[in-house]
Amino acid sequence: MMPAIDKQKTIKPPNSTRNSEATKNQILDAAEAEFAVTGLSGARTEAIAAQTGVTKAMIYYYFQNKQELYQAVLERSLVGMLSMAEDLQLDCLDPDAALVTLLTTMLHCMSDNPRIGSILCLEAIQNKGKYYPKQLGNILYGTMIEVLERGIKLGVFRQLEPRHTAVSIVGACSFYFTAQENLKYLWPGRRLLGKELLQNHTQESMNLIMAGVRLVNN
Amino acid sequence: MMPAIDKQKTIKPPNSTRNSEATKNQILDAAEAEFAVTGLSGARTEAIAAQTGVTKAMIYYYFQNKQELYQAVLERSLVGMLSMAEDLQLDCLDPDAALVTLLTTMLHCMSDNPRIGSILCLEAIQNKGKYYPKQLGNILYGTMIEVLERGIKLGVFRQLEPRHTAVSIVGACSFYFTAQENLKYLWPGRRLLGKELLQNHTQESMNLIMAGVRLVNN
DNA sequence: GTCTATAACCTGATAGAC
DNA sequence: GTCTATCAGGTTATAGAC
Repeated sequence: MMPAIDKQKTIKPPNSTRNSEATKNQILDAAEAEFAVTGLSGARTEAIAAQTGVTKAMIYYYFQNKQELYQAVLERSLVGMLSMAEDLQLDCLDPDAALVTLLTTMLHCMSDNPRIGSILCLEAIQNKGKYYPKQLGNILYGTMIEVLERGIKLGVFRQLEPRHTAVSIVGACSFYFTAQENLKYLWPGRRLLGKELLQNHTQESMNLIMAGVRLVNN
Repeated sequence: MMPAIDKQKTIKPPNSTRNSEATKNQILDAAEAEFAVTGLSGARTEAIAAQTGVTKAMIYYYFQNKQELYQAVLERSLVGMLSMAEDLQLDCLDPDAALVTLLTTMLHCMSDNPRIGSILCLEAIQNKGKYYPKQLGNILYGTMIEVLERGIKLGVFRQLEPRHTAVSIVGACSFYFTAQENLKYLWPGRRLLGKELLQNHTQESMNLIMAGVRLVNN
């Protein structure tokens, strides 16, 4: 005979309607979409619940409160970007190739998840970066500044100020995504996040930046 | 004899404590600061009132509702930028000088009112540009694209795609202001909106962009 | 023109049934 | 794990006294 302990209901058919992981991810997806438009303070848990298909109470079942949900969204969005940036091994490359690689990766990440730009932008404006995973800035700007400094020293890049230039570079790459909704009229009838325009943006911003930093243009 | 129409109370001592124009401007100032951080939906009229020193009810005396106040703020912030952009007479200049002039003006406007960047960014992300003064995009991107096209035709600029490049240029110039709060750690102990760093940002982003578009660098 | 008070509504978060 | 019901607190906007 089975004792009362057997009442544990942890073992569940994975295709059950009661699926912890799936629901949690659905909530995170909807939350990401909401936070990417409104930011933390402007987001409505009701709206997130509506998009998810579950009820508002479920959000509080999986996450302690709105802030914690927000932080989970931030971490999930940026974890991919971070790990990619860390695996680049840029030291093995000459500065020019290293910068091309870094830019390609960054632009690829943002093309892959166009909400990243808005999320980071809103986080900076509204919360002064309070909920940022701290490593992000160090990794992104840190590596870029290093590459730029190396290029200047080797005479491949012109005499630029690395920090200001790094900031301008990130801006040049990310603004297309952040300001999407305002830029539509420049490409009437076309999808700004479609494959073709994304490739064009990648190519054109890379061209602008590389031509902008090189001492001698090929 | 004077009829009832005479009851018009438009004539007021300008130094009265009840000063219509002054109060209205105070409200607009406080509203600008609030909207630049929270956007339209996130802004609290209570917070605006607190910053202004008058009561919440005054806001509704001068403005019909929050949307109208928001629109008034947008227009006031951008009207200066617009009129400057219109008076530039760029057609008289060669493309290189014209782009330098346009960038200088744009960077000067944003240095002058660093909130413009955030306001426009939030408006784009949150409201999809619904409350934009429509002329703005046309003037800013329109003139820049024209200048770029002229430069390509004359062989001064390289074979770039004008629209994508214009977007990247605006991003390179504005990101410093938008992401301010996240960039502090790059310049520890210094004021990002101080005269010196603003001049550096202007110079460095101009250098990057001009080197990035020119066919032959001097 | 400026204030206080309040109406009408919305939102984050919880309790408790199933 | 998921839902319904609900509360406490906060928010827009207005009414009315001064």
